[in-house]
Amino acid sequence: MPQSAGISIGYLAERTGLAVSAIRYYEAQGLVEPWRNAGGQRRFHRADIRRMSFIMIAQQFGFSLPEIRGFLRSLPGGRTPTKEDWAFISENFRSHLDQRIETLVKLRDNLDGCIGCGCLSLPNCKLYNPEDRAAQKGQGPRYLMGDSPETEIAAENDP
Amino acid sequence: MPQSAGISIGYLAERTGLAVSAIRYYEAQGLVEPWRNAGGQRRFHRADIRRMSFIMIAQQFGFSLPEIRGFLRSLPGGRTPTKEDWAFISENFRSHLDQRIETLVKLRDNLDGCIGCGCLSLPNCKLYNPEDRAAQKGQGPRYLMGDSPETEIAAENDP
DNA sequence: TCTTGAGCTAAAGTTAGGTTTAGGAATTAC
DNA sequence: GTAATTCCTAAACCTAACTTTAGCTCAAGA
Repeated sequence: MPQSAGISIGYLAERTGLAVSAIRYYEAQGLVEPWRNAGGQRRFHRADIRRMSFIMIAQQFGFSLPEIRGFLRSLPGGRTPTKEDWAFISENFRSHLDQRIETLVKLRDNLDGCIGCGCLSLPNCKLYNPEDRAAQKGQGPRYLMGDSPETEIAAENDP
Repeated sequence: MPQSAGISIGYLAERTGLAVSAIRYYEAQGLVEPWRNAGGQRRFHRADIRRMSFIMIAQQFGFSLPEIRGFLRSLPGGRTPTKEDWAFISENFRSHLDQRIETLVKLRDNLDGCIGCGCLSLPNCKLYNPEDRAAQKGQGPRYLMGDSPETEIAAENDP
């Protein structure tokens, strides 16, 4: 168990439960920046244990590695992050998180009003063309539940 | 625009906004089962427009194709799904969905008590070893925020 | 009819997020 | 001092969810 002069990748892996290969991958993705010792081996700050943990937690919330890299950019490069640094990053993280949950809840509520009730009255369906898909490669609106507004539901019942 | 005898893959693609290749892929994954016309081309039921839409919506909620296939299994094979069929499948879908949202909200609340407050008092952190990771390949508990319960935070402040 | 767009298959390529393998070099343990 | 770990890089491989490509056939319209 190394003390000063940084910790090894194996120890970091052991402490976080991550695979060594995953940590190297995170380095390649710019999520952590170890230095090298005389023999060329990676050395990490103890604070990177927390950093790795943050990555794992953010992933559970469904954030991509580039997004997480964005969050981590607000951490100081030169020194060990303080309480305040983490509080700041957490606030940022939390607001993205709230947004994500809100989107899911909104979608769920729309589902209730649409196929949730079994009515299948698509002209009023709120689920067609939701925000997410709206931003896609200029293909015009997508009528998600299968009907453009002017099409009547009856058409769907031919064999 | 074909009328009886089923619709073509191109028309289905146009109506749903999906790529033709995606629909073929869904067929390969068992999410839809078109028949073939005399010339060997795929023919879909009009009801498959709705089926495709359901797939797209479920994907927005983060369900995988195998999971979605599971939902769709409860739809009748031989006939056009009715109002009741969709209501049934939606209920099933909705309960999975609620569960997913609940998990996210729980995680968020834990985040508030952990890094959210900036206190970094990890011995009390509820985010270490959350349910999701607990089920992983028998590696023992993972202390997500970087500290096993008996380790004091001070250790992390060496350069 | 004939041409052109739509469809077909099989295989390869793509992105994300990694893991595995091969062949060495550095560290650690005894 | 030597043997066992650990670590190194580069490249290949993996899954999910598709897209692209190549070469060919089918179908629809002027």
